[in-house]
Amino acid sequence: MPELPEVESARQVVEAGGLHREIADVDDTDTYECRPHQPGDLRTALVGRSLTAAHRQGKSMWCDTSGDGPALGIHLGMSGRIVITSPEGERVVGGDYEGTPKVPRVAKDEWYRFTLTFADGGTLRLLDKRRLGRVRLDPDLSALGPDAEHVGREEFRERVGKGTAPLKARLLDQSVVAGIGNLLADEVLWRAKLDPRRPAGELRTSELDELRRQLRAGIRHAVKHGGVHTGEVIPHRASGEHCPRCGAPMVRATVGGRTTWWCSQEQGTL
DNA sequence: CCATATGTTAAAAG
DNA sequence: ACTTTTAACATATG
Repeated sequence: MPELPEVESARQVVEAGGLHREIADVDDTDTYECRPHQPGDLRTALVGRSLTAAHRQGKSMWCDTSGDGPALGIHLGMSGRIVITSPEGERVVGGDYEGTPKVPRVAKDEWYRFTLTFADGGTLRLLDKRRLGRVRLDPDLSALGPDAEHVGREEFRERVGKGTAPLKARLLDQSVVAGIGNLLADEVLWRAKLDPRRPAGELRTSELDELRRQLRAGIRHAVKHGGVHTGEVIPHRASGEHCPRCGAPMVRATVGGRTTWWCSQEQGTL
């Protein structure tokens, strides 16, 4: 689930409750989640330090550490959430799946893939049911494009409006613009009334500007209301559903390698 | 058993 | 050489 809005939520949770607490122990024994590190690598690097700041670019987040230590990179993958507990055991969850009824309220212990135990007795854990998330030291973010929430108009035009790949594939490419996932892409394309299948390079400048406008609006809405699931068209990504604006049938196909839904009338310009 | 899933990326194809 | 597409990754669920 985690796309830019959820990762921002997770980042805020870490910023509010995970900083300046001494790290007393680290469980980095999940060798897939912590790839390519070996068990003990993260523990050795982090014990005795504390997190001092939480950053995000696109769907990647990382924390600075005290004493000039390495950055702690966290990627939530397809199902990651951050769970922080206070010394008294109170839980705060970041990047939660608002509106997804399938996620059980109580997680199984084995879904916790990485744990920082603080000297005060609390913890910061990565809860990742599908195990495609990642924790690593000094993550390489050089391949990421500018953050989707802050990319400028000129840069957006140049990066998104080129190539023969479908517009949606272009939006999902994290090296073009970072932070857009499958649901947010559908939401934003619907808001901008653009056909996801159109070759990105064929868009007019006015269409790219409107797309960026709706991208920012869609992100703001999702951050404010609790995740990409709160988007207007998201509940209508299902067979038999209709466009909440015009009532025309929603249609489905694979675009950019991902299941894609769009309004057959307003976005059917191909 | 089959299909699907909010992400990334290496490999293959063009 | 560069861009685009596909498959694989690990796991859960309907």
